[in-house]
Amino acid sequence: MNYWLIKSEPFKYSWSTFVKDQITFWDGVRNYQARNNLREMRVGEMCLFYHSNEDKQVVGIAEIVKEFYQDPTTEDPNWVVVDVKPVNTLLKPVTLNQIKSDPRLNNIGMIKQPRLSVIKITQLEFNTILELSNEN
DNA sequence: GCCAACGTTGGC
DNA sequence: GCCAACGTTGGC
Repeated sequence: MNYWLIKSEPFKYSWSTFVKDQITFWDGVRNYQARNNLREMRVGEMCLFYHSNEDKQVVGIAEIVKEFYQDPTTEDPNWVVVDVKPVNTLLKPVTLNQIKSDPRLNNIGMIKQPRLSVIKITQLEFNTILELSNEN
């Protein structure tokens, strides 16, 4: 079982839009590493949903409901999407600062590779972020 | 196959 | 709005 962190710019596709939609395909990935991560995602695996740019915080939890298939927004067979649905809105969002300042999250992929939009994280990192969300 | 140039992303 | 980091492209 893998855990993931997916990033979106809130003005492009925000958590609240996602909650309204209930289900969406995660498109627009044009990076091979991120694409490879999409291909590894399995139904039932959990993702943290992170708002980049203005927000810079983890705002919710999503679940993979359909494994990768051809990106419907392009003919190029290199690119795939997965279907995700929202599971939970975090009581308190977890900010990038909190993530950076927690020693357990020193090695989280999103800090080492800030530009990657689909990142594999460990169960510990996943749980730690949920814990941070409850603590404040 | 290397590397410079360029584009994109995201934090500040 | 700037800039650093990084990925991609294209010329050699």
